[in-house]
Amino acid sequence: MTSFIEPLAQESTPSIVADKLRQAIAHGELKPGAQLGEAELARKFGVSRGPLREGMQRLTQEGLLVSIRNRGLFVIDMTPDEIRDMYLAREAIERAAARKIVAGDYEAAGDELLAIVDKMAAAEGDPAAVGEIDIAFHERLVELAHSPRLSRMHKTFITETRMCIHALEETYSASEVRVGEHRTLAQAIRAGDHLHVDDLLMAHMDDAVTRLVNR
Amino acid sequence: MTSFIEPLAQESTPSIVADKLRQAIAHGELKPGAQLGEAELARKFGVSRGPLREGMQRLTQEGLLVSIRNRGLFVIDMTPDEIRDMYLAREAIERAAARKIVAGDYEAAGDELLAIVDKMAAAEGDPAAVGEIDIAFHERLVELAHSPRLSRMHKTFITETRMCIHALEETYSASEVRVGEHRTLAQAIRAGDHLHVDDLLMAHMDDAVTRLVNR
DNA sequence: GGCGTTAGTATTGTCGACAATCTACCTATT
DNA sequence: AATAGGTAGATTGTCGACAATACTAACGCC
Repeated sequence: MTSFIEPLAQESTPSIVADKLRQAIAHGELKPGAQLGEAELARKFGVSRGPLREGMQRLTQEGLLVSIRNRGLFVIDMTPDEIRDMYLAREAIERAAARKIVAGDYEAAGDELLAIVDKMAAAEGDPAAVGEIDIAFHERLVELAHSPRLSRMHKTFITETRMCIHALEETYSASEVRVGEHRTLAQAIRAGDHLHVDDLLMAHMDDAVTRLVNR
Repeated sequence: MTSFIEPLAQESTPSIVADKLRQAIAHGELKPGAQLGEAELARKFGVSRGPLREGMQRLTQEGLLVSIRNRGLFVIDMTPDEIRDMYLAREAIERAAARKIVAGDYEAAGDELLAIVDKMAAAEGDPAAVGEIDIAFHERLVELAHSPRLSRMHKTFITETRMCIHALEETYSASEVRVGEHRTLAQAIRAGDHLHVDDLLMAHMDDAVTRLVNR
């Protein structure tokens, strides 16, 4: 059991705003290219424009929003080049995460990831569910590396990934292939086979990019 | 010659504030653990607290500042664990950058980097200068990959790197070794030898970490 | 003497209002 | 008819003031 007595970290309002906005962008409530009207958003969140703007600045720093002076903030739209760059960055982070996992307790980590793959296999037939579990797999992969920096950066790219999926209404072709790819990857981690993990990850990312870009 | 007529991108005030703060942190004007008093900083920058706070939120998102509710924002202090994590992230980014460079025009990139190494060799004897050129080398390495995301993330870690150097007053032992390491790396890039580049980069980062942590 | 309580002070968090700027539309002129 | 100029509306950028919260220190109580 975990202790109930722990530092009670109250999140700041800008941080909450940033999270909510990130979710809205991820799930397509704020579409690529859309402008974020301050007055309207402030009303919807029930805060004044000050804290709202502070939250939006965070997403600007993350690269999820772009600022045009005296015009406002807009959701980035993911051109093919942007998608390629995003996956380049994701690959960099996940490779580093995998490398650190393999240098540590890779067996426990592998087991956890295999459990997620099982859930993915069970959800086969429901493309949306498979997609969610796919993302959960990669999120967990990075978390298991216990690196604050890798995790923080990865969160941004996961948002962008979700954005792409929603924007393109990606038809998850051949979900059995996807389940297989993830299982192989998890098994390689379970076995601590660093080089294999690395190759699989890179191939996996390449697949994803081509799937999204040549849709 | 480059055209003079180009979209004149006026930076927003929060963005300028963020840059200035980043520099202040990098160069030790704001020391690790120090609190950023809003009223005082706003006065010094000549802006009101609103834009200042927005700029500070950006650095919070970057992880350079930590927020404690109702207490303020503080500069992170780099524990040995933090340093290790930072170099893990830097390594992830620079490896990805190098990989992309080698997949492109690695000869031009290698030449550019070798030129920087020459400058470093010329500055030998002046540890501070060598340190600056060292950082410039890595900055350019990432820029040459032409990846907006890698560059953006790397900027944060360069700031943290500078922070460490200033905090620890690092005595750059054996600068001829450092020049050599960078030259070998640049030559490997010039030759397009991906595997060698990868190995050299990882070794280089490991060296840096142990140098900083076991000071 | 140690602990809990209570002002006092300083700092942050939040808000509403004003100023600056841009877009869109309309008008007048060539 | 097309372009320059001007005006109105809306939105962002900025500021100053107020409210809420946490630290400091002095005081009283057990």
